Amino acid sequence: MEIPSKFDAKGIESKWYAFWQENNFFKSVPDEREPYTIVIPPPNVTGILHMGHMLNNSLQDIIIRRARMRGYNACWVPGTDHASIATEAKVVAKLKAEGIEKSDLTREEFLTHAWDWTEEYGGVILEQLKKLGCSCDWDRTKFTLDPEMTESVLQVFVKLYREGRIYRGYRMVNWDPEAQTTLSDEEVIYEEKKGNLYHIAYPIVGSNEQVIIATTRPETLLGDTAVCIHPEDERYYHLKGKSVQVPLVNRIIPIIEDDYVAMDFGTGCLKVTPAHDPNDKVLGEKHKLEQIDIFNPDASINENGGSYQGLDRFKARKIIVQDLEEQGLLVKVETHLHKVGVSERTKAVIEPRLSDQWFLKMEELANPAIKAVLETNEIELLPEKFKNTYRHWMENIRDWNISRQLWWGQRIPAYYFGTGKEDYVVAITPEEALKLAQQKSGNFNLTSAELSQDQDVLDTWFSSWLWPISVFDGIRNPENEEIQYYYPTQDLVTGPDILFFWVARMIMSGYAFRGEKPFSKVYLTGLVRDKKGQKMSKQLGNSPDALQLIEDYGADAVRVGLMLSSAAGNDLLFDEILCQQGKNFANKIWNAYRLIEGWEIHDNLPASKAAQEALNWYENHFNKTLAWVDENFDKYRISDALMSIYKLLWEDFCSWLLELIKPEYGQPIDRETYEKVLLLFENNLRILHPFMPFLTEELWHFIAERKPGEALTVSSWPKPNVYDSNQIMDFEFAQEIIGGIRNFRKEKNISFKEEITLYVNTSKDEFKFGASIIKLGGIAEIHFSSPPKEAMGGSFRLNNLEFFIPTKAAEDPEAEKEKLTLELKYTRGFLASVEKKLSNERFVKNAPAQVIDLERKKAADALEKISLLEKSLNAF
RNA sequence: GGGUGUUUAGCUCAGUUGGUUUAGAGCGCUACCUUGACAGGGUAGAGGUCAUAGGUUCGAAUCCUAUAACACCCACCA
Repeated sequence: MEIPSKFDAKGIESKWYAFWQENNFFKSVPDEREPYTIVIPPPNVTGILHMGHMLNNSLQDIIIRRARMRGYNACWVPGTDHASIATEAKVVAKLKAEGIEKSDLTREEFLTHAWDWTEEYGGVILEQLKKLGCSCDWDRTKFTLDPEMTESVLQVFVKLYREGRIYRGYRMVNWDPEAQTTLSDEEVIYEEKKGNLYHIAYPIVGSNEQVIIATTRPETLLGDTAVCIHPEDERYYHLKGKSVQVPLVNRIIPIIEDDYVAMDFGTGCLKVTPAHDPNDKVLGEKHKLEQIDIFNPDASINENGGSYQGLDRFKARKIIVQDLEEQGLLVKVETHLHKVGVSERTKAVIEPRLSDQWFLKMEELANPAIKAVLETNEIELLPEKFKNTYRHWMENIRDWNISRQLWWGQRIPAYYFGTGKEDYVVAITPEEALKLAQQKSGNFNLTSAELSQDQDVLDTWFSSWLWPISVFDGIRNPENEEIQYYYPTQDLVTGPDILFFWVARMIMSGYAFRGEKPFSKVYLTGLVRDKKGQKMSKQLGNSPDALQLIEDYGADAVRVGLMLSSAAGNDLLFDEILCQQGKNFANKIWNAYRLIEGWEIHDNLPASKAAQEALNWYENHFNKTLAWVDENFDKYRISDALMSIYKLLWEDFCSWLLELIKPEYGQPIDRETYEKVLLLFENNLRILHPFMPFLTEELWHFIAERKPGEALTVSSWPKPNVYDSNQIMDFEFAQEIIGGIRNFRKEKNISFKEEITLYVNTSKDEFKFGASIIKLGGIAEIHFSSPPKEAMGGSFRLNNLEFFIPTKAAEDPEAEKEKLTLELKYTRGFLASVEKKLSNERFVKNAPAQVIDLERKKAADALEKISLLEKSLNAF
């Protein structure tokens, strides 16, 4: 069969993926083996694969494939997240494009649309993960809105409610006027924006005086219920106990005192709007102020805004500023740089707003999670630097607003039966709720029709925080075999952007509902940025199409490209050139196989000396590298592991081993060498497989006849044998000698085809890997002696050995002399620095013997080299 | 405003508890090499006063202090 000279990933990827699936290699059921479990960070159900997914799923696949090969019962659980707000926003936008407003639909109608959408696009991303090569157990695919997942969520809600951890409260929340829902604090991002600081005059009642107040949101004056000054602010002593009139609305409000006010900001005088500012709310409660809500849910002004009713908040701001100006109450406007909270999803400016919401008390839940990460190290964060961020967040944790004014999600299982504040019950089913409601109300004639369920749904993260448990049904059936076997899981691979949203909360839920950690290691990947350092995003249009990359370079190449420079926690500056590097690497390995495959094998041919030396060395070197690779894997230094495999294959295997065992053109190879090299090649494929599963599987089936159902993917990860370091060091020296010869050829313009003679001042026994040096140095003969006195030629020195190569033409003596002089100068300088150290009494007194011995050896070596150089120089 | 981290070759990064030659890798670059596995290749080479200034030490890229730039996280300064 003719093998093409270029490796083509197309065709083989789908072939092997199908093969793996047909043979259920990724399937996992509990058995007697030790489990190795990873749960996928569930991507949004309607999402499509982007660079971030590619990065963290490649990592997970590499880890799980290696675990599988090492004999663990590897289980990678896939799934998707319903992503409440993101998906709902997408569905709303889609409907809008079709001319349908969400407000025209009933909840049920809207949900039908949403489910249709989910059916259509849901799971697309999972198909894309298959293209990347992800070895998930697809039979386990979960969706956070699956009935059993939802039931788990409701059970948890009810449990926490009954424990008194979930409560309903009228609180200041982050309101997204566009999605018309609340957001958790973590869903609000603060952007630095240039705004205006408006200085507004508030007339003092019963006086001609005014107080000037600075605000960035003048429209909120409609809701002002006090003006606050610092009790020790001398400028305002005379105003204590007085009242002011709110401009435009003419409400009379008191001047209160509180040391919360910063005297040095603005005018040192603060307007208090308890309904629309979290701090003002605290002030308002402390001073028993009225709360006047001035906004509708879409952030237009409501009936409390008088003549401004119906205006959008920004329109209202403009008009109010105009009106103030007309009335002469606008003193000045300063530009002001400040942080404005916007919705992570809709980018709408967040409006603090008071409303009834559900909250989860976090402090007690956080305690075991703090301990596990910061004290006992039961859970490790990689890289460790995230511990600090984690600590800071956990120690300042606030109650979690878990209700969302959305429809897409788990509906809050609270049922109202009356108009009173406490006229509700919490239950998993409406039937149970009815019974409870009857008990609570004492009205046993209460019917289910009189019961109304809460309109809100739960925050998406309230379902995903259970993910490592709920995918194994560990909430509903805490004793089931699966959860007992697979939980706790091993690794979690995700981005640091959801450390608090998700990771911290999973840790809390793990301890709360299983009494145990959910995973042992958290590998936090960096953000994928473009080569200019900008974060890759759809908006910026700088994110390459992930699937197109796979199409262009092949999945293996893309995986390698991503892994090559992605240490844990470091941002990855992605450049397509990395994928090209991966593709070149695939091609290199492909061609290594072509070379081996093309040899004619002879049974009764002795192995060449060079081949024997090389195979012997490579075996040692392979084991050394494998030990290093394993060590890096254990430290989750995946890119380092890959780099050593990359060099092992490209340099050591291809450039050295194959070049050394390669027979002369057209000549056959002996069977022993052939079989050994094939075995070594196979071991290379094994350790490369987690990174490049498709290419290696293809080649693994080429290099030998395989039984049906055999695959590299389920073969074994090699175990490192002991290796002979001396052998490796000797070969490294041989490599240096070969490099010296090649360099010499280049300098003297001697063709690589032209054979040369080498003189070296050592004995044959001392000289290791001679056959290799002869072969790759293009040497006809080595003389273990000094060259004849009148020989013309040149020399180079390594480790105090002098290598002389005769040349036809005489060397330019001046050039040679200059070279030697330069080398001598350097060596003398080096010796001087070493001697300076050695003559320092305190060094000799304080440094460990080992270090001193080393310096002495350096000095001795340098001295020897100097005498060698001087001898050579004197010869001129 | 508070905190954390980064700053090493043109680019992206290693550098493990301070001590093997006056610092390494990959990519890129330069020169030469192509009917021989691979030009998606080979060989060799150039390239860094380890951000800056002090300090500790026999010895600092590595530890300490300050400064600067950048990144991220947290925070209610209207």
